[in-house]
Amino acid sequence: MEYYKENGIIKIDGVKDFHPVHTFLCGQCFRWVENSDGSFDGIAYKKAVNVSLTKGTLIIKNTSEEDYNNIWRHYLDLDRDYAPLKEILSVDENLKKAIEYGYGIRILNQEPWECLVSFIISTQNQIPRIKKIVNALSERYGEKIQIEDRVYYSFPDAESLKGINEEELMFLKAGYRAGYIIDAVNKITSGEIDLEKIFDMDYLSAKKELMKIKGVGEKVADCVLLFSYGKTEAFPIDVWVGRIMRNLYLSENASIKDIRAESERLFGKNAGLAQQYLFYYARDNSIQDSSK
DNA sequence: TTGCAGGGGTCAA
DNA sequence: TTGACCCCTGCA
Repeated sequence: MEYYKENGIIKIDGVKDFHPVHTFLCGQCFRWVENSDGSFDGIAYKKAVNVSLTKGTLIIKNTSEEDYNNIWRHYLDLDRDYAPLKEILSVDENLKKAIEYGYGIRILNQEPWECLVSFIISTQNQIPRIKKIVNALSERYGEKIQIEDRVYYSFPDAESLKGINEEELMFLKAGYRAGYIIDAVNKITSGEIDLEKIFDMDYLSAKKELMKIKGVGEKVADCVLLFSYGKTEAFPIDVWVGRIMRNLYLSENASIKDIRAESERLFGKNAGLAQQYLFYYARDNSIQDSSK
């Protein structure tokens, strides 16, 4: 997609398959806030930008051409054509409906470290509280960044958290997850796990590597692989996706393993994108357990 | 007001 | 395979 610059603002005309509400509120990220004018402020890669969509034109404020090319273009996944993917994923009426509902979802390419910690925090937790904890961590250890008079904080890298202990994280009120965060800090800063190397690993090896960190099980690992590493075959199975998969394709007592097998069969390499459409659809429409 | 259930799972036995 | 788990929120 071609961009141009107008009054210091990056613009891209004719943007398809992107809607800020779908992309930023579909649960893949925790660092975007909606303003009263419908635009979104977001923080990533130690920068803060303002993103909005007007009449098919994507508008990115508070950035430079350089940052657009080096960061946001990739972060927002703008070089991927979603039309053929949607076509492939329209395997039945259910998927068609879910895709139609969340038509503007794009899978972001987030920083692995932030994504990892955020999803460690997400376990047995709800989104408003996850955001609160991520923000508190950023406020304490990150760097101040601004969009006009709106103040935000970058997510602290692993190095700047080196050596912290559970007591120091008490203020987060993250509960048992504090220990998991510390384990992640230790394994990354010691070099035991190299987050950059995971880019070059195949899906299963990458998953195994991430799961060496305490608090990282299959679901969290899949989220990080999908939302940071571009491993599109990752299919995070949480309660919502479990519910809707059982409702639509399996029986109510299907195991996680059954669901995984079915998702691979139905969606293959694009399972991750299917997961986002299904998750967003299921959550917004409060899909219940079929047993209830 | 107090009490309880449950939350985008994971760990350990 | 199963229960416990920190802490917060929503709801009787």
